[in-house]
Amino acid sequence: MPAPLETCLSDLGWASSNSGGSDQSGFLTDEEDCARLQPPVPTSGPSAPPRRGAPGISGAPEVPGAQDDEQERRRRRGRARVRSEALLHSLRRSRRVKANDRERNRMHNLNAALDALRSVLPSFPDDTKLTKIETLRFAYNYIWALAETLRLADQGLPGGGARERLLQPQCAPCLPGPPSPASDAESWGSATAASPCTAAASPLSDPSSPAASEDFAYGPGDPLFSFPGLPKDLLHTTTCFIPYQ
DNA sequence: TAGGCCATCTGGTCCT
DNA sequence: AGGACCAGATGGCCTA
Repeated sequence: MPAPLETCLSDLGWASSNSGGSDQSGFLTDEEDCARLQPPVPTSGPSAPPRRGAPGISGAPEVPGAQDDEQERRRRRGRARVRSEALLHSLRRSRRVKANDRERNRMHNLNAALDALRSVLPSFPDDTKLTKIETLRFAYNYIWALAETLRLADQGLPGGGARERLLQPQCAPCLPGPPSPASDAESWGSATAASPCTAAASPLSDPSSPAASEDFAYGPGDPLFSFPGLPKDLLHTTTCFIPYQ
């Protein structure tokens, strides 16, 4: 059972001078850290030979005055306080380092998940990597488009043939397509028309489409709009990954 | 050089 | 009580 640091220090004879706010209480218990608080071999601590007032070599009886005793006690308390404060600081530091390490690891896991998500999204040129926000937005829209494709396919193809068609990489030749000036709406349209594949129903035509949301960078007013949330310089790569007509 | 993106640190809060 | 999660701050790197 972990012992509170104050108890630890108290057991060691070191009263924590850090009366501390509640913000510090979270750092004050840890068995392992408490174990680190074994008192250092005192060089001038309670068991150390007294610097002053030691029995005289002459053997004369030493009777220290009350003032000397009080001063010595004050000095010892001061040294203990400095030591306990340093230990508290060290303890908080070590726990902060542990927390930083966990946080770093957590973020690495999050990034690994994002990489996994990127890997299942339609491919892009090798030297292109979607940013985090682009990955999330594109995945959102990609899922919407796939669901929409299934819905339309099921409407138009009794028997659920859409699923089989979706599973066939019939659109692979156009992924990714050659770079084209994304700023040219006409060339954009012609490129799409020339594609062996055609996109699913435009997200624009469906009020439930993510395209309808202003949260996405490329809205209905954008002539280049294809897949909302996708960077404009990557639009050409997503002209036709929806294998449904 | 400004702006975007990212990794990391940090302290607060919530959850188990 | 300790870990997970979160958001703000900060600094580095890169690009237009």
